[in-house]
Amino acid sequence: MTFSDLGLSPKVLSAVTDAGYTQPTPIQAGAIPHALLGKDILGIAQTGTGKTASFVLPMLTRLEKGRARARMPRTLILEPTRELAAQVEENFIRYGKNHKLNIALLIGGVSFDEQDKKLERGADVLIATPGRLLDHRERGKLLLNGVEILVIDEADRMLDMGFIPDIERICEMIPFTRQTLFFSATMPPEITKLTEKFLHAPVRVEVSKAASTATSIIQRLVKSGSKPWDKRETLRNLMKAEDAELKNAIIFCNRKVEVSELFRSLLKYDFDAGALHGDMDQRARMQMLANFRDGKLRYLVASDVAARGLDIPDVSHVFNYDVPIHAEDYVHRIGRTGRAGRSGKSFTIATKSDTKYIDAIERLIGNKIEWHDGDLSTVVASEGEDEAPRRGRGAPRRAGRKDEDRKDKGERKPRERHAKPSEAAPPEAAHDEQPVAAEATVADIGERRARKEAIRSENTERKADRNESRTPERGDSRPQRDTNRPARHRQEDNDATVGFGDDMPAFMRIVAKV
DNA sequence: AAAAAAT
Repeated sequence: MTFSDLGLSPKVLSAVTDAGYTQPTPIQAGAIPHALLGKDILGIAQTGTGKTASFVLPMLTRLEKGRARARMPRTLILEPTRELAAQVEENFIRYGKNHKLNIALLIGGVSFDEQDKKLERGADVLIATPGRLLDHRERGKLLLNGVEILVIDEADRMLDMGFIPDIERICEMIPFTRQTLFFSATMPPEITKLTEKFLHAPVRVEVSKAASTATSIIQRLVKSGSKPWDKRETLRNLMKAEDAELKNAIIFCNRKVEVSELFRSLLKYDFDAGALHGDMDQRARMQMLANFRDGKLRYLVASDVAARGLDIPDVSHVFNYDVPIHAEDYVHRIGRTGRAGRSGKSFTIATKSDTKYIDAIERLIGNKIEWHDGDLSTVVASEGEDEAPRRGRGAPRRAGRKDEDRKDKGERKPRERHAKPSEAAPPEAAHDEQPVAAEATVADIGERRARKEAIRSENTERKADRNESRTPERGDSRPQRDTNRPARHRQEDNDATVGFGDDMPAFMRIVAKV
């Protein structure tokens, strides 16, 4: 079976060939012919099975007839996360290079202006996360009654994220004469109900992930003390021990704060790391992901935003800094490695309080996970003797290392609870404690800082932008200058606070949060 | 004990 057997148009086929593909994956072979005939599809497939192309390619072929009208997109693809949406857009660009298609990506965290323009121009392909899509609609910028093809991707994940009511609302806005392509990795009852309501005589295409995948991942549990500094030390030792084999790695944490803390800590220890979680500025998220994909970053510290769906080929290692609370997340996380038949390694750092979660994971995967270096009964209680302190300046104090870590834990966290996220944990504070590092790393950190600065200023610009373009549309008759002034004031407050001058305390400055 | 998503 080759792609040319599936009934795709010559334009699509040539783009597929140029991308270097000749053989469709099972989900592609199963779904594409039916999708081309206009049938509804129920695709049960995980990521890494070629699912995205299984709807992108037939959609491109079908879009060759007809043209989009202003504010009336012809197709709509719903994705649970911003990164996934962006990834689907890349697919449309890659395989649609022989088409003249208007593609619009509607996701949160970025300005409305550009999205509005694309809608106005008429979008053939609209890719969106539910929140921003509904936002556009409520502002009257978007009519959904011209949608011919609707794709709901990663439905089970949308369920986990509480998007189902939004999805139902959106489905009801689209004429029932549409074609619906529906994808989910699992079929819990709520999802089945949804398919019964919104799919018409769907063709069911089910693909199990290649059995080799599970067995090609070497899984280990690693015992650790439970204090954050214990876990960080365990992780660092593990990373060093794996260094020779390790090409790149994703390090998963359960919480966003932990992602930030661990990221900063790894930078201090000269690891070439980036961070990714949902509270980060959207630009920074995209940038981190791109850098990791391009091999400019070797380690990516991430929340579960990166656990599913993201197409990051060739990850050699997955580290679970925390044992995931939900067993399925473990499967998704370690599934980031050992893809496409390659081998991968996963290490899960476990503390005494994690045993019940480990039990649940082992029950789910139907296997015991081996301990890397002895199980938890061999963990020594860890109050005093840590490694040598690594302070950049000042006399090394007794238990300096621990002190520094306490700071992470005891000082920053409470502040974050009370302060706005953007004010929490200014990078300056972390950088103050930088040990004297190798040149490359210092330069790297400088670059990062510069980028944060850029992100920050872009944000303020974008805010001002939005005020300018949106206010008149709301029918607000006040002169534009008035609406801009408060924004400008705020900006001045941030940059050069009256009364503090150059001595403004770091915590009062607004910085891009990582 | 979490994360994600509209502001």
